[in-house]
Amino acid sequence: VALKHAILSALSRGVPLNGYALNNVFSNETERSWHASTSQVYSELLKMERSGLIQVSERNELGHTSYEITPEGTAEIKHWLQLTDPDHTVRDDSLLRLMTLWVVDDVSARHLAEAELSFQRKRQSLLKQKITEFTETREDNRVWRNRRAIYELWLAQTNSMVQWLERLPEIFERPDDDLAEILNEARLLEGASDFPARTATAV
Amino acid sequence: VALKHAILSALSRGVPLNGYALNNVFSNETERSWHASTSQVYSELLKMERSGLIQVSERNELGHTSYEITPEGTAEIKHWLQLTDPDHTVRDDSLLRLMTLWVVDDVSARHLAEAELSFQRKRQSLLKQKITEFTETREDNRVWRNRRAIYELWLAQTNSMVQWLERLPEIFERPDDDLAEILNEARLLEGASDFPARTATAV
DNA sequence: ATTCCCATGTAACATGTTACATGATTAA
DNA sequence: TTAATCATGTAACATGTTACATGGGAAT
Repeated sequence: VALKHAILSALSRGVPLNGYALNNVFSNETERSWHASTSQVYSELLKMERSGLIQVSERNELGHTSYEITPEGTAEIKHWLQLTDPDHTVRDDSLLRLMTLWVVDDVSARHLAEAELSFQRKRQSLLKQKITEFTETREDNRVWRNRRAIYELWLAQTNSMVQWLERLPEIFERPDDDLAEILNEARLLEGASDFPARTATAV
Repeated sequence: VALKHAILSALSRGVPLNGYALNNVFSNETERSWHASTSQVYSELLKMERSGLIQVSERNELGHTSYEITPEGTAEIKHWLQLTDPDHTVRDDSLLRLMTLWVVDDVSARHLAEAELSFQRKRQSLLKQKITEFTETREDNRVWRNRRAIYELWLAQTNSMVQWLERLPEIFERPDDDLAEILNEARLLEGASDFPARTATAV
């Protein structure tokens, strides 16, 4: 619904970015919020400049152009956040595949699940690394805290995806036995936390 | 990349469906794999019929039309699963919003996070209900097992989203203290499972 | 009578992808 | 000198949204 808002979000941190840098943001595997293709970013930037949401902050002889957000852009992003409803619709190709695994035989299904598992494990380690790097800088402003929190969310979600994929063959192939039991246990565990509890040292 | 495959996936269960029923699948909040708008479904169905992936299984005087998958459709979905790579790109409006919360003041950010939290809690209870219903039928074939597993995944992901959102104000507002400590604790917890361990009764 | 759910579409528009084209700079 | 990375675009095409239009059947 809005590459526009993804770009404004990236530029609102205050650092001017060019199309190439923005493309890196939108094609990064660990960045799980917005994807866009290269050409779309450049044309969207031109459109946004014309409508006054962003402006050129620097342009060299080669046409390399950095953009920064304008007051209109800042107003637009606040308007979007505060006065429009989130769009919770999803198009998730890998999830659709996992839902459809039963149409192929067990061997194939297992291969496909393993391929997905290795992808998710790769993401898991990229995220861990990113969080470590992030923690080391310790800038501690609102932008930094927000991003650190988002990485924690992504990692938690990836962790549970990995766990699920590891258990998938078992769920799929188990003859006919204690399915109800398993589900009851799952319900009992739902109170367990992925995140650390508040420490006692807090004011 | 493919409403086509989402439709084939739904029809491959063997039960003929009409456009309206498919629209329910693609607009359901608990269904977290594919969204499509009403009109898109109808035009895609016409296109798919012309290309031979599906065929009309029943049509009444009012034009109400059910479709079923053809052998070509079954071949196509297997080809898609086994011979094309998953597309892991994402466009997630609510995640983008959560990444951008810092641009508004604390009070606003808290309101927005609470709105998202109540949405996720609603989904959480819908999913729990769905899983209970599903468990009660106990059909126990491949389709049923696959779907039950997917609902478990969705629930686990929703649970971790809820936990994260509950902790968000704390993460956001904590003065400047033990952030590194918190992250270390989080790393220690990563072995904890969202899913029940294999029971000892297994063969 | 009226409202809600069932059910299907068209047309104009907005958004996103793919293939192609270009060229500078940096490191091996 | 060759490959990788930085950097920007255009044009044709595919996909998806919004507003609009229509009408049957069931329940209040």
